[in-house]
Amino acid sequence: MPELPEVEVTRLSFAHRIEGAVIAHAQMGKPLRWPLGCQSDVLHGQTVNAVRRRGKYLLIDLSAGLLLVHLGMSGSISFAKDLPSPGKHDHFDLLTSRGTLRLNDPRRFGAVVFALSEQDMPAQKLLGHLGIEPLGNDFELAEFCTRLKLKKAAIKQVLLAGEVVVGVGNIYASEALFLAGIRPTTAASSLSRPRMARLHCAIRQVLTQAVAKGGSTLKDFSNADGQAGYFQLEAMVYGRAGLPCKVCASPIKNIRQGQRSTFYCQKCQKC
DNA sequence: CACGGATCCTGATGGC
DNA sequence: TGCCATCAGGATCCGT
Repeated sequence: MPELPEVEVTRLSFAHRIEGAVIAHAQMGKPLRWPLGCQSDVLHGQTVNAVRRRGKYLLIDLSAGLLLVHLGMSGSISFAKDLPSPGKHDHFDLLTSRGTLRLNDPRRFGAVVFALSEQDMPAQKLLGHLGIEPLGNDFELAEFCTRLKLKKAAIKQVLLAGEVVVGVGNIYASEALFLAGIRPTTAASSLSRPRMARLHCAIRQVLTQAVAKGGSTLKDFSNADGQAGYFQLEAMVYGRAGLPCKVCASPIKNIRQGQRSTFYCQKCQKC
């Protein structure tokens, strides 16, 4: 999936164009991860007020409720006036006065869910446990450290879980840990304060850069205009198993943590 | 109750 | 060419 940067780039690419649009209706394809949770006539006539992001969720504010959109592992969104009729992997179309918002998601781990408000179910169920926004003002070092101290699992898995900080996925977790010089297997709670501070900084840095570059780390990512991601921001460690570290030339290691691959440099990331 | 593992689904890739 | 195994950006649920 798109990690936070790709979701944010997607949001930026269509938010301003869809705001103010009036919804005609929604068309569903194959079932996604969760059901929409409302009848199509609930959406009819509603106005799109804004498009926000929380973690990897897009929140589409409507005049009476909101849509929570998640891209899962393989989802992407397009928004255009004239889209061709839905293809094999187009599973949600929102037809509006300004154009059609379409979710294409081959693996269908993504979802579109309606809720009456952010405090209501099912929004609360999806958003309630989420950690701090890494690019917002609330991402303070003290709070980050306090939360890490409570987690005894490996730091890589703590980052992925999203209960401390949201938006860091499998690629950027490896990248941030490399930048911070931290071994992915180290227990989160055992990190010293200075190392937590380096990680705090690294997370912000890696995500900010990725957003600025257009979410370029993803192979097949494209924003809502259909512009492809272009691998501008090259990974330091992700996907580079066996290749020389760009800093010290020692071969990059690839291990598995919780069924996900992790990449690190054993020399640059000693503990 | 915090953690590890299985799980949802489709497509791409590589070995034989 | 086909067949099979493995892997892929996520996050929930279930058992220990």
